[in-house]
Amino acid sequence: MVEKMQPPGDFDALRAAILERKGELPKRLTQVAAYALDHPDEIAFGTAASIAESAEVQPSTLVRFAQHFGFEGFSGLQLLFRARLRERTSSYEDRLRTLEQNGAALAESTTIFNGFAAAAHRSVDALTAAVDPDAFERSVTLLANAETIYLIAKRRSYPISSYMAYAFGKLKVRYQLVGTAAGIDDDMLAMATPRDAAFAISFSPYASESATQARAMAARGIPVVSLTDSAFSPLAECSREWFEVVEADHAGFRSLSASMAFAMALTVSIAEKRRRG
Amino acid sequence: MVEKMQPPGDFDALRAAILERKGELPKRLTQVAAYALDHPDEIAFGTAASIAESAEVQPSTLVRFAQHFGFEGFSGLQLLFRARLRERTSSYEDRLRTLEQNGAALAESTTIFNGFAAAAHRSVDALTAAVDPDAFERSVTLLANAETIYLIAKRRSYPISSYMAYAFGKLKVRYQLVGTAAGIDDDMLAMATPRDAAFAISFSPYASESATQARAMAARGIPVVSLTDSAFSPLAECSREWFEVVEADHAGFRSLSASMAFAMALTVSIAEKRRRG
DNA sequence: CCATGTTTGGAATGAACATTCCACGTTGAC
DNA sequence: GTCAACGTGGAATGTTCATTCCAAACATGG
Repeated sequence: MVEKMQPPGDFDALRAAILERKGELPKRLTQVAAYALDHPDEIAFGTAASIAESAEVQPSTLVRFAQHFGFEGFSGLQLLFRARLRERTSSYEDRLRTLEQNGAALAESTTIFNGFAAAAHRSVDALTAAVDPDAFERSVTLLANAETIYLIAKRRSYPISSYMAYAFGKLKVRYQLVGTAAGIDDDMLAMATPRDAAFAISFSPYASESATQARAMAARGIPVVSLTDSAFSPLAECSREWFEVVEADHAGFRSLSASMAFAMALTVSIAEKRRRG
Repeated sequence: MVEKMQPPGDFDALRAAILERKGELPKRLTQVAAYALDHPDEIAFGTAASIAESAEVQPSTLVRFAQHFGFEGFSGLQLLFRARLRERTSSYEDRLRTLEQNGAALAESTTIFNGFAAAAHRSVDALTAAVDPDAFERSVTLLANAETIYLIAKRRSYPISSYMAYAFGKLKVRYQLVGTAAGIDDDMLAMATPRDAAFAISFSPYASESATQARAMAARGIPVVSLTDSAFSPLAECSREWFEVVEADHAGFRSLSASMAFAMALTVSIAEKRRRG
């Protein structure tokens, strides 16, 4: 039986159609539907026979599946899976390589620029892989419940905390930025109570001050959440929750791209949690 | 004639082999080589006949080409082109979607986190597209020739300039960070001479102070390079060079991921240019 | 428990495919 | 100018492929 409905025009439409109708599909077709969405690359490259084998159905089932969604045959459906791969923007390295071989001799500044852009990309990739959603959620809850959030950061980490401070200000979340002027830091921290919380940031080489301050807070029963770049960071041991974000570097210099994204996500999540009560 | 050499193991090896031998290849094979490197996706998906047509050669030439590089036939070579697409990390949206449909109900904080990570990715993508390498190079030269670099930034831009300040300090580049304490800014700027230069950062809504200061510098013959998020920024008109970096946002909040990458590339490029004289 | 419609597995079919083969052209050496 | 070696185009070939078809298994409603 050939369906009269016309086939989805692109992969997203197909995906939507599959999800919408997956309840009313017979057993084997459901099996194909699941396989198709889980292994889109296999569908794109494989032959009906090879796909059928790994999906544990008959080739004819694949054809039937395609026809159920309005295609003339399996090949028509396969085109959508291929188009998806085609349109997917090429990887970073590929693009840079294209630039290089076209431009022949690039200025050094361009090389450096591309390097940092690529490093930023990799950092953000690593970020999503490294951050555990549950730990993140716990941290948000912890900080959202604090009366005042103390932001502890020095040197390389300071731009991050200063941006969080800016955002907290806009979001009407009470905070104290520690690390600005010399001397008064400890006085400010002395006012913190266990109803408050601290967010400490420190990357290697660790500013020992930050670690000392974080430890002092923890000792007084003030929960500490921290962002660092190593499990061996002195911050890790005194923190209720801690996150390891490794920024990819270019020529030894790190941009804070991933850390910034993390910081903003944390900041906004905290504000959102408070708003909802 | 069947070559005895063994075929490249991955796409990069093949690419290298093609580039290495492209000089000694006969006419039609050179044609195929060029087509293959320019349209790798076509090779991955097409059939020998379709590829032959768009490369304007005979299908048999494709087979010969593959054999020249040690493959048994065209199909063997095609496998490498397909593997390349397969291994290419999937796009960000794809991965997030996978996360979503697996995790079913995600905590709101996770959604926010993913949103910022995706936004950071997009921002960095846009960055490479938006920055003109020549303008970047000119800016580097301009700032590298300055005696002192004045960093002008307020509010949301301040974290960027403060990180540049940190890096400049490490790199032994003389700078003045403007925008820290209230009041003394204008006094500091008054000391600048045309042998210096300024780097101004301002995003909408623009801190009018920064624009005023940048204009004042420009009026006194001090070259200004600026980073902003719109061509209509007041900074653009008074700057010798200016860059437009649009940060993708998540729920109205922007992380500074792309700007940070840009800032670090600029900073390191300046230091590098100075080091080389 | 039967009748009817639907789903499924597997063989049959014909089209599309990569590959091979051979005759013709082109190039370069002697 | 002739010959040999190499490169090239296009038809021939045998294989692989998607598709179709049909009978058997399975559900579904009376």
